[in-house]
Amino acid sequence: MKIFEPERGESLRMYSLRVLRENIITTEFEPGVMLYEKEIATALNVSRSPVREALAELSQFQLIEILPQRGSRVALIDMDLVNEAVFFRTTMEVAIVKLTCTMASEKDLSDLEEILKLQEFYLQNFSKDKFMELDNQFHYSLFKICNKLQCYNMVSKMGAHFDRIRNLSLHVVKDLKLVQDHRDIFHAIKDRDPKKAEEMIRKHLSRIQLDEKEIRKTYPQYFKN
Amino acid sequence: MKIFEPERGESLRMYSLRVLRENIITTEFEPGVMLYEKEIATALNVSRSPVREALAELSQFQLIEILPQRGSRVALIDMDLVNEAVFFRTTMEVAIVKLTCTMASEKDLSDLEEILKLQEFYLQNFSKDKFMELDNQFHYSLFKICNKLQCYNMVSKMGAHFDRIRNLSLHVVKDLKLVQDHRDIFHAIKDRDPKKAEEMIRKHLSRIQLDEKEIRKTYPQYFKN
DNA sequence: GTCAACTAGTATACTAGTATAATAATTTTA
DNA sequence: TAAAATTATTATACTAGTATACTAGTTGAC
Repeated sequence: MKIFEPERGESLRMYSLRVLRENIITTEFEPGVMLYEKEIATALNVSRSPVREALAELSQFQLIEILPQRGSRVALIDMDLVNEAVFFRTTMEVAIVKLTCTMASEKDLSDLEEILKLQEFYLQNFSKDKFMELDNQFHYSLFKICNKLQCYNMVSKMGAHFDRIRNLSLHVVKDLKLVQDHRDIFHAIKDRDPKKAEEMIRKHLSRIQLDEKEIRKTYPQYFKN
Repeated sequence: MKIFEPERGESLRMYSLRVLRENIITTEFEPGVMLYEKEIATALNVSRSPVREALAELSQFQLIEILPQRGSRVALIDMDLVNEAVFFRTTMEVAIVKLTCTMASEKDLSDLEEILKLQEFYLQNFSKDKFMELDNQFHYSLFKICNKLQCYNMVSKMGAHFDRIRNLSLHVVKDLKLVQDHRDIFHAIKDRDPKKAEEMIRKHLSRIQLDEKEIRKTYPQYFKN
């Protein structure tokens, strides 16, 4: 189990949640293993309640399966659920990017371009963390422009399912392509061209590459069915 | 505060959640009022923890605002959020109903028709509760057919925002129209006609009638902005 | 041998008490 | 007098202990 320090001002509940989620999506906690409140609480040096609450939150999105009075199990990888998460994200982002074409102000456009430029900078400077942060920020901005942040939250939370299997994947998409996609999406929005924007965001999201077959061969016990 | 009995086999956490949600969406708990763990726990004859966990869950979807160390406030009606909920539901249901056109089996179609017939029966027999239950069941079935139940869960949870303001609305849609809409949607699915299905579900969902102006006049203090 | 009833073991679900932090009330100070 | 500092109040955030319920293993009836 990977343990971080609690951040300043962070509640123990949020701290527990952050640690658990991170351990799950990196498969540091292997799919299917049992987790016990007490053990985790001891490891994090907190009491059982914050851990319990964090587990309850994760179970809402089926990352954790709570067996009443018995313990919690890290959910097995359920490809139906992974596909549902992809469907969910695609459906929402397509709708959002179309809306963006009509709702984006000049300021919004220049903010987006700023993110793109920064991303290109960090791409050349091989700062993977910063690059990924900006990637998320680009998508976040699209929802923000349309005033649909609650939708963004849900997309993020469901995303954990494909984030987890993506971390096991062998073939990763070249970052260069992702930035180019963002540029294409940006230009479609700038041109107020919803058809093109939809096409581009679909192309972008279809790069979520999940090497299911290979992963199944190596870790068959990780899968639900 | 309206209090029900806990159902057999229901955890106290779920019980608290059910009671709180019901009181919020019926505006029995008025938008903006403070809620205190202790008071609610006493009223429900449970301890603070199950109530605390229920409040935490409701805060996830912004029905409750938690003020750290000070208490919880029933969220004011936020029309941006209500509109986001409508957008969210429409976006998802349009995508789902299109999928249904290709994915529904003969069995699925006959199950849907069964629901329609029951609904028509209860419409004539003026059983409002049963009617609404079947209304929900119809929409649930569409998600179920496509194997997208997690999406359904999210749509339901966000739906609380418009359910609440709808309960304050004066003009209610005639049930007869809703059943006819369901029939139209059903036929579009049966004909495997996604265009028509989209058109019909949009028409159906656009009936969500929110008399914002009149409600604002009577209860200006209920609104966020 | 099989199945049901019973028992032991264990981890949660819930209860209750304490520490902490946010706010309000009060006092101090300039 | 008004702003700053202090104190009091209060409700949560967290801790820790107990009751409950689930599982597995054993016993016993047939």
